[in-house]
Amino acid sequence: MDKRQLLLDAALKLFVEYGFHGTPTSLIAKEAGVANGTLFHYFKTKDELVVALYVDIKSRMSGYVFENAKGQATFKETVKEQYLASLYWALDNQLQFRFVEQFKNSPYLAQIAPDEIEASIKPFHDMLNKGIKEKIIKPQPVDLLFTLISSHTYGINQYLISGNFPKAKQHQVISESFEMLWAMIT
Amino acid sequence: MDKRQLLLDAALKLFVEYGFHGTPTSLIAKEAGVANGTLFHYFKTKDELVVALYVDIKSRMSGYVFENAKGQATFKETVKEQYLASLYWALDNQLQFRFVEQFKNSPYLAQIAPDEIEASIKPFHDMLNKGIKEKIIKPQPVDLLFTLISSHTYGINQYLISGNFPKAKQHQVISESFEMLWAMIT
DNA sequence: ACATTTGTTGACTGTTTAGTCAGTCTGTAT
DNA sequence: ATACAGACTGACTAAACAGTCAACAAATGT
Repeated sequence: MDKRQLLLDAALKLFVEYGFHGTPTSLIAKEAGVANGTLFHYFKTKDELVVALYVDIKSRMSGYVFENAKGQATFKETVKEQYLASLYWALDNQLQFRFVEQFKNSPYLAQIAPDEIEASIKPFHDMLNKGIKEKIIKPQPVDLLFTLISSHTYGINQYLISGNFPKAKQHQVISESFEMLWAMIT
Repeated sequence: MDKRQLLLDAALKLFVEYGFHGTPTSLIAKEAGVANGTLFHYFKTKDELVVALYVDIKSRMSGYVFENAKGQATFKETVKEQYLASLYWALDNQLQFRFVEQFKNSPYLAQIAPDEIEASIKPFHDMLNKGIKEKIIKPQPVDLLFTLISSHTYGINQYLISGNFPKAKQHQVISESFEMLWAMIT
């Protein structure tokens, strides 16, 4: 068992339940089943743990999305597969999703370097630019389009979580909402 | 000077900068220019202050939106005015907006009674239902539509804040994005 | 004038917290 | 076998914290 991972898992669960500052490091260590000091062996400070958890989750998520969305025939299919992959990932990783949203709306976000953020969204920007050049997507600024797609995805996920639908219904909502999104940006 | 309001103002500023738990009550009192104990005269606990601030901001915001959006001729104009009012309010009250987002994504949200949340969104639900009945809006579940509109609004606001555009450009983005939103839901 | 409530103060307290540290354990290389 | 490094421990500490309280001030009612 990798104790670093145990600590990250425990921190994720507790942060979502109690918030960053509402969760003592001692509780994280206890939940992970390791000694107090072990936490500070892997993470110099509590802040470092919070940021490391964010970075870790982000990389897993984009890994998943790109893994599932590569090799589509048409442009629309590529966009759709990325959209679907994002939502299925969020549904299967609700703790992670909620942590990321909490993090993004907290002062911690300032600890992520702007160019790191930029790098993580660059692939999407490039894809959208391609769509604009091919006259498939509305000629709007790419970061506007990206923001709209992101918040649309976020909204649908909120809806799916709060509604607690069966798998088939979830799939239907996701499919239909993609068509609504597509209608908006093309 | 109303010291309760001074405390709310100070808390808002500091919560956005340092987060809820990252802001000591002593600092809030100092920023407000009142004694430590005065904070606990108006708010029994720190949690109560956080929740009171949220309720206060929410009521100001919906007051503003409804004040500005009443008495429109057509259904589309009513929806549009509400959309515009929300965005202009958010632009003029960025601290409040950021606080609300931080609150909504934090465990504090659980302290707001579900029926209170429901009551606050009821007017919007009713309006959307009307639009569906009149066959103007897509026959989707109202809470799905509401979530989509909310997150769209959130996204546009994020874009406007990060871009730091002149007033004229802001207006243009808001107008154009409403048409995109309208295209999506009709 | 007096009484009573309501607002205000800041020193104080008991508890909680992030982070330290001296030392133990475990694996690996020589 | 021995040496060494890195993982790991949990008791400990110094600081920070939310909330209390006894005393005082201002306003309000009678």
